[in-house]
Amino acid sequence: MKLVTWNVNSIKARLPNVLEYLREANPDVVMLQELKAEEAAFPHLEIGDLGYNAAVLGQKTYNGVAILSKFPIADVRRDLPGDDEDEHARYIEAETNGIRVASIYLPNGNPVGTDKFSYKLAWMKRLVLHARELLESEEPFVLGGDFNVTPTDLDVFNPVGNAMDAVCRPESRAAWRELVYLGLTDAFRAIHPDEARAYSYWDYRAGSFRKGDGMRIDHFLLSPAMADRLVGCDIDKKPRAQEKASDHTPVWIEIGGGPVDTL
DNA sequence: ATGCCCGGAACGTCCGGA
Repeated sequence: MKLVTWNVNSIKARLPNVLEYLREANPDVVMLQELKAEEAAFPHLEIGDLGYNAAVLGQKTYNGVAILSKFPIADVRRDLPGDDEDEHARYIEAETNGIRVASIYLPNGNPVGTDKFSYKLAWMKRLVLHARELLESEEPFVLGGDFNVTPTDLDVFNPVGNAMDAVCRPESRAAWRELVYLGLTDAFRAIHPDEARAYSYWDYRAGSFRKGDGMRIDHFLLSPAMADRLVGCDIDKKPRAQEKASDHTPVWIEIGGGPVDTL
């Protein structure tokens, strides 16, 4: 089965691009981020017509995440545990086709040194705690989304120039490693250990996409059972080259097999 | 050293993005 994560930067502005991509790539499960819309404005009809069920957590103007699936969606949770005061629509999780999947829009955190950066780090700590719970449940799971972290300098076009960016800060990368060291697999790096200039985001400004100056901040993290089933992962740059593109492009994984009967 | 480009809300121009 094929799973995709894509920060669409407004589902309303991007609907034609999203529908075209779903038709062409035909993924089974899709994690969307930055809907920038309340659920009432989510295009349930158009996306349903393509054969997808949808679980949505919307918010006016900012954030917003969704899970689309060609399989039934069950057991939806619409918050990351650990802070009852947090109103941002950044986390949705559900079960589909025997897998627990989460669509994650991790806080950007800029500028560094403000409460936005501490919010990011606190959010990452909550994610580590929740991932630990998921691991203890032994249910196979996939965390997909815009993590707003470049795991290493290999994942950013200009590490020196971006050293003060919250997506490159050592504190952000340390929190990312804390997550990975729980026993999760960065799907892209498992398949492409040394590939340079492989990015999922390019700034709209300064001709960044034309120059290939981007960052890899959209990721799939896999539980051990899912990592065993990983057969492919890549970044699909085509949607970023379109008119009226999002500044992010889809990342996909291919998962082989199904639940294995060990008896 | 700063802004470049977008989308949203709104109709000024700012905020957020990364």
